[in-house]
Amino acid sequence: MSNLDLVFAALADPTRRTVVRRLVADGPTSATVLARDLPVTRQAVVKHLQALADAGLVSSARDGREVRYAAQTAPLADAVAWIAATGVQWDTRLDRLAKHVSRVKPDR
Amino acid sequence: MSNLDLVFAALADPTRRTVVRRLVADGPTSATVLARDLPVTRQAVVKHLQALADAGLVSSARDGREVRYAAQTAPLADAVAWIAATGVQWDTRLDRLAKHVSRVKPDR
DNA sequence: TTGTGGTGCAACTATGTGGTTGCAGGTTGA
DNA sequence: TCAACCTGCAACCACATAGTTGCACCACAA
Repeated sequence: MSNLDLVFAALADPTRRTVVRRLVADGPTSATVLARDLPVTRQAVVKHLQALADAGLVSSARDGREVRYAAQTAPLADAVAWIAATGVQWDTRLDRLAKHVSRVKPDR
Repeated sequence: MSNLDLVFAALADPTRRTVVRRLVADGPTSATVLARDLPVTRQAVVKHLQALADAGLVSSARDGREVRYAAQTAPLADAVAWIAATGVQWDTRLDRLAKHVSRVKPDR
């Protein structure tokens, strides 16, 4: 699976988006603490964090008996880049269409 | 499932991203034609188009015995909006952190 | 009218995913 | 030392998804 696949797939889950937002807002946080405010078990949160880590959206660092997860925003830029490139092509097509129309039916 | 869930999930599949790109580049196209250049059957393409339609990323219109699918880019803006908002919070946090640091350890 | 090509529907399979529970093992502080 | 707490691993379940095949149906053109 390519990285873009993993990034979009990671963002497709509302729990994972919530986790990303919390990590961005609060800074490095452990899975146990994250799970306190979520309607799922710690184990489920760990799995979500693993999916986010696979996508490069979070990194983890051990601190004593805790593991703190931190948001990494770089992959978000890749996602935006794909969308932007698609949008650019879209605009280009509209532009070609506009040119075509103006050629077929020129201003008088 | 919220719309953002569906949009990100739709973009998580490389075949679906390819389809979106082709629809943007070539304009309205039928599932049969799309399937010609893809390594899967027409039925699989139809299912992908259905997923894209559920996310609002494509619309369909019947033309005689064909059904042409067209790209809709509005939901892409929603996706970018979520990412941008997350990024903004990220910057805000860095900003707060910078202020905090400068308060604790002011310039001399 | 009849063949051809496109669409739609249904059934089926295999695999992935989100979630759980249970338990073992390492860290910390009293 | 020992209890409390956090992490890690494994097994298991329910459901969704990506894909297939097979067949019926509709539109068009010779």
